[in-house]
This record gives sequence, C-alpha cells and structure tokens, in this order.
Amino acid sequence: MSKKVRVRFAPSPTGGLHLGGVRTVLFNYLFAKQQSGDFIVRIEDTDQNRFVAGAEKYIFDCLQWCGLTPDESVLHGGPYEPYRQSERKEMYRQYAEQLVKDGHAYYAFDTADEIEKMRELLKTKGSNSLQYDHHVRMNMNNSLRLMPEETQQLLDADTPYVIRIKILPDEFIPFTDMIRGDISFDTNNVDDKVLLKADGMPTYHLAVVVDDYLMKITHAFRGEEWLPSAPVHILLWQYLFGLENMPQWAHLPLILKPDGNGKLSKRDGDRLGFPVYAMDWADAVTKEVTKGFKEIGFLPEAFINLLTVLGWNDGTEQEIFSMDELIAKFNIEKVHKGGAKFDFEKAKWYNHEWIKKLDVSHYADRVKNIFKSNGIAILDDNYLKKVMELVKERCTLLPDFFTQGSFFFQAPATIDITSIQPKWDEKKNMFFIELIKSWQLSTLWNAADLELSFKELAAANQLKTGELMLPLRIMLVGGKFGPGVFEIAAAIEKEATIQRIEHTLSLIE
RNA sequence: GCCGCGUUGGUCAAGAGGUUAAGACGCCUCCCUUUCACGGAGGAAUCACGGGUUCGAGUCCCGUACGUGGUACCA
Repeated sequence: MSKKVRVRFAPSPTGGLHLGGVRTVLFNYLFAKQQSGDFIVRIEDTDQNRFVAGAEKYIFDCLQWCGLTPDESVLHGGPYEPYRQSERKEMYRQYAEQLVKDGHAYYAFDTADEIEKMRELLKTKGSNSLQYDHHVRMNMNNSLRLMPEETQQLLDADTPYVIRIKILPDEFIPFTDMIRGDISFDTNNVDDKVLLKADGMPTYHLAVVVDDYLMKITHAFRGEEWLPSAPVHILLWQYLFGLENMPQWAHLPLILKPDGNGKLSKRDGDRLGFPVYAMDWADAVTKEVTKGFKEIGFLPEAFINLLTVLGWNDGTEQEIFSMDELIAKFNIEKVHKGGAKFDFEKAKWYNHEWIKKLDVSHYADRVKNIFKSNGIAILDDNYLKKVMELVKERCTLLPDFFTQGSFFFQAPATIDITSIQPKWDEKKNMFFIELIKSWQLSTLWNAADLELSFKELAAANQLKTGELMLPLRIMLVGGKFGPGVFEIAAAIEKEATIQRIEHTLSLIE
C-alpha cells in the first residue's frame, strides 16, 4: 500500500502572488485532491531581508478567492506545526550539524570580501565557473582546510560562519522528474551551497529538504527555476533521510511574457496593460497598487481554468473546465515541458465564457457594488438579476455589466445623435410623436406588444421599421449596443421610455 | 562563459513512425440579428535548421541555431 499523497505550496511572503505562483499551487492542489491527498501551505520566510508585512495574509486571501483551501497551514493548523519556517529555525541547525559530523558539510568562515576575491582570481584565470566548490574550497577559510582546533577556536570566539554542503566531484546524480522524465547532473558543476546562514536561518536548500521530510511530503511540484539546484536537494536527501523517502519531483514550466523574451514579470503587465497578480497588491512603502485579476473583474472559475490550461490539456478538445472536472481529469504527465507565453486575449475569452454561464444570483452582490462605485444604487435585486441575465453574453469582465447595463437604471448620459441626425426628417419626427401618444395610452407593457404596436404605427405612416428601430435604440440606450430594443423598453417601463424619446427629440431639433 | 531544460500557425496547443498535421484565441469573409453581442459557415497561417536511422520521420538519434532557467549567506 502506498503512502497518503501529501503536497505543499511553499511561497515566500515577499509581495504579490504571481500567475506562475498560482499555477504552481493549482497543480499541487489538483494532484492532491485527485489522489485524496493533503494540500499543505508552508510559509518560507527564511530571508529576513525580503520579508514583507501583509504578504502572508495576502497569499491566503488569494488562495481563498481561487477556492484552493489548504488542509494544513499557518491558518488552518495541522499535525506538523509550525508551518512557518522562521518558527522552525532551531530544527534545521541539528541537521546541518549532523551533516558536518558525517563529513557531508563544513563550517565556512569566509567573509563576503574573501569570496569576492576568490571570484576575481578565478575570473583572471579564465575559469568557466566562479563557484565555491571543490576546486577552491581547500584554499578558503573553512573547517576543511583548517586544523580542528583552529576551527574550534573560531567557533568559540563566535566568528560568524555558514555551513556549506561538501559536494564530491565526479559523481553522477540521476533522477526522474514526473514531467521531464530522466534528468542527470554531474557534480563537477554543482557548488558547495550554503545550507545554514550566518544568522542561523537555513537556506531554501536545507529547509525544503528537512521540512518535506518532517511533513511527509510525497510529491514536490515547483517551478522550473529550481531544476539546477535539484542535485543539491537529492544529495541532502541521500545524506539525511534516504532516497527512498524522497518525494517525487515535478518541475513546472514557466509562464513567459507575451512579447519578446523572458519570463512574465509584473513590469510586463504594467507595460502591456494586464494584471500579473491574482489580487490587488499594495506596496507598503510606495503605496503603489498593482492590479489583480480579481479586481479587474475576472471570475475565479475562469482564472483557475485559464491557468491550468496554460501548459496542460487533457488531450481532448475541451477547453472549459470547472474545478471538479480539473480535479478529475488533471494528469501531471500531460503537463508541458516548455514555457508558454501568456496571452491576455485568450484569458479574457475564458472569462467571457464563464460570465456567459454564470449564476446571476451568485454574482448579484458583486455587480451591485460595481454599479454603486459608478454612482448607481441598486434597490431592486430581482430587476438587477433580470438585467444581468439580459446582458451577460456581452460582458467580458465584470465591470462590463455596468457599461452594458447602466441604461436600465438611468437615462444615458450621452446620446449618439450623430448616428440619427443625417437620416432624420419630419416624417420620422411625427412618427415618434405619435408613438409617444400611443404608448402613453398603452395598458400592455411588454416587449411583444410594444413591438407589435411600433410596427403597426410604422406601417400606417408608410415607414420602414428598420429605419426607426435604430433611432429608438439610441434614444433608450444612448448608442448602438445592448439587447433587443423592445426588451429594454419593457424593462425600463413606460415613463422612462417616453421621457427618453422626448428628450432625444428635443435634442434633434 | 559554464551547466540544465526546452523548440508544431502570431499565441495556446492535439500528435507516442504511415493523419488531407485536430481544436481554441486573435485576424478576415459570409449567414443570423434592421444595434452590439451570442450562435453558425468559411478563409489565411505551422512541424527552427542540417545530418543520420527507417520502405516511410513533426514523431527516434546526433549536431547546429534559437529560446529559457540557474550559476547568491534570494526563494
């Protein structure tokens, strides 16, 4: 019997949650849920310099919006607490010390200057590598070169030090990646990475291995940028906990910028006019707000959908997937190896598809707020829902409900009379005056009857309905858009309809 | 520079040696609709290059080019 699947998302609380980050969580989550496994969120805050207040809460807010609820985390608790690495600080040291004892790691007392000098020297010698590795370590200030008593002296004198892994040359480190298949590294190209920093905090390399072990992680999904350091992690597993306990790795492809080269960054979003973060992120210092997908009007369903399908598909023609379908159909082996360029047009298409099928009751409050922030207070929820139903197929983003629906609640601010005026004449003017009279007396106020009376009146005046419907639309809506014109008239009721016709008539004169 | 990973239309992509090389976004044309959208029909556009292996290669192998990531006491 195999172990229970346990995966983790391990973000650093350093800023906004990037598209790539959300996709990493998503793949973790889908895989875990499909296998009835656990999804853990572990906060990797080992770099005190990069810590940003509020970023942790923000990450959980984003996860909640996306519907990705952790089974264990800082917020949700769990059997392997704490889930914040800074609070686990003391756990890591013993493993680092153990590695030193076993001869797999060593104390290094080199100052930043000394390391810089070493690199300069390597540069002048024309070396291909500027790394701190087996070529140079015996010339450096570390416990490998120093006599044991010298090392002890430095330690006793509280000399700052780090613990570095001792990478043996000429070793071949193969492993199987769930997405990429067999991969191998030659240890001659791997440097002696720092495991424990001078401030006593572990680096990512140590922390990820220790925590994945202690938290019984079975599958580790992370971005492709981690591939080059995988050999260090594998060695650590081998030295500390045994390869047989190591999680299976999957290195996810990157999300690339739509134009030019490189991975997608916040700057690209600013430059090209689309969000890169899941939700609005406010920089604590500059107060600058970076827009999020949520705030510009994306549905979480669409956001999840488009992100999963960027770099994965199930082999069929299906493109629209609900979370449940994704959980059922997701397959890590069908994830692409290569990075994908992000296409905001396609992203909007996904949102449009989801808006077309959205449940208006579910989004009525959200849309109500959008109207409110545009100065329209909605009093009748049922009317709002009716309007939403009428216009949703023409909305790409949630705020479009306002631009597509505001005229149901108030008279249009501007009337596009330039589209009527050129073909306007006295006959048409008379028609609308008569129309007002006729509708004034009308007792039946529904789309079908309005259309019927409109057409009968047109025929009686020997006018083509086609030439009259556009003017009517513009009178009611302000422009050339919106649902059926008689639907609109029926919805806004008699008084508003007549007022708007009269208003435009006065404008034309 | 060195190391790893990748490369099917503009973009996302199907494709596991034999296909007229799917589908979607975007673009264009037409139909529906006397608006806009939805929907429907159609169009232009692709296997990075060079060598092998094979009766046969987008699919396998090798090179090259290009892209991408790493090369921190950041994650």
